[in-house]
Amino acid sequence: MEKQQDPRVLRTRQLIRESFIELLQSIQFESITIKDIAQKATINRATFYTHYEDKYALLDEVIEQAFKEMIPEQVIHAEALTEEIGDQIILLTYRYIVDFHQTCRLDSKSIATLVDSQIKGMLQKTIEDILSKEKENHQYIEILAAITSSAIYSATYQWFRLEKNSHADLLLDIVRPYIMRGLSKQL
Amino acid sequence: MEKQQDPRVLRTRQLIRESFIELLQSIQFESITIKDIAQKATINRATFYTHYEDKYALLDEVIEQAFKEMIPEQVIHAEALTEEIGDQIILLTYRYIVDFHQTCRLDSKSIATLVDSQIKGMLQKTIEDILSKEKENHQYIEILAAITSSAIYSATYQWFRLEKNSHADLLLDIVRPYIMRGLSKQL
DNA sequence: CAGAATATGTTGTTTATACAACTTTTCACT
DNA sequence: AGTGAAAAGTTGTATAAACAACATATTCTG
Repeated sequence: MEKQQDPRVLRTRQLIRESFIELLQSIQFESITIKDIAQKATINRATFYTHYEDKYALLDEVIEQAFKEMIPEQVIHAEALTEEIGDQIILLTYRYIVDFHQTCRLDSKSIATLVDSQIKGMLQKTIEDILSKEKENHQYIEILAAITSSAIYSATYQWFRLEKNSHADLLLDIVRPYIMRGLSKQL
Repeated sequence: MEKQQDPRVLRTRQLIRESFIELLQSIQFESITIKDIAQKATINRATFYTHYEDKYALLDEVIEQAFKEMIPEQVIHAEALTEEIGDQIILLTYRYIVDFHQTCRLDSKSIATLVDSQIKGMLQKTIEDILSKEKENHQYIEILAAITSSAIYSATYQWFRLEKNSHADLLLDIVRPYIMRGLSKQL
């Protein structure tokens, strides 16, 4: 699973990611150049290209890493999608969106769309993992996970856009029953 | 004067110095191993030896760099050792000693001795540079610089050991007339 | 005191990065 | 539209760093 790597590679990639994240705090994504990143990371510009195809690939990795680090242990090891686990996933999504928009200057909607779809993908993967432990029947799990994750994400994103300041309890009360009912065997 | 370097070298040396300084905050110098430094700097232990002969050489460089960065511009460009410049040098010495003992855990006296002699050397060099701009006669400058620098250092160090908390104004009032009279042509 | 463990240095080889010197792409501008 | 400047990529070569393997030295411990 874990591939051991040359420490130089790990360090260089880490430097690139850190520099990129720092740049994102003050410069819009579209305005960041590879030269900027390379300079800040004290690496040669050509070296950047041995690690990332372009800055979009770098953004992908940064988003993915940040999201993965925010997933609570309980969710990772969850054996079933209980109400509690559901709540945690919803809150995770909410915290991620808030964090992301707090620390990054996203300009064009195209970038926001990239980020969106990636988070949705990770959510889906997370939920799929849990459901496949819970359910014997593997047939519809992908579909259930897709529905559930997009439901959670879209609701949370709306919540973020409309009511930035309010507590998330109400969000939970809206989304939780929605997805729990959807996943229940009754339907 | 300034030699341009491979950025990898600069970065590695920087990493080593930073790691070493951080380690010094919590671990006594004698207890720090090359392995510790290499690990913290995320470099290979063998790489350490391509840059520094041992940890004493590293300590030397760190001390020298820190001291140089603390020298005020006015002192660097001083054309004569006036009372004002003298005061600045005394205060510089005091600040350096305080800083150094605040951030580093020095254990054995042998280390303190190393540090002492190096600071004295740098002080001497600084004063010699100023005096050689001021005086036509170059004959005794080295000796005057040696006397003056060691006077300043020893007085300041005593002051630091005995009256850590008190303001340095009194120190100035003691040392300034001492060295100014010593350097005056009257004697 | 012996010997086990740990730290210090050293060396030959492999590999990642630096760099210069390109070509191609993008984009501002009058 | 067309030109010049800046950015994006690419490639060959030189070198710093990684690493393993080794020898020696130091420190710890029963």
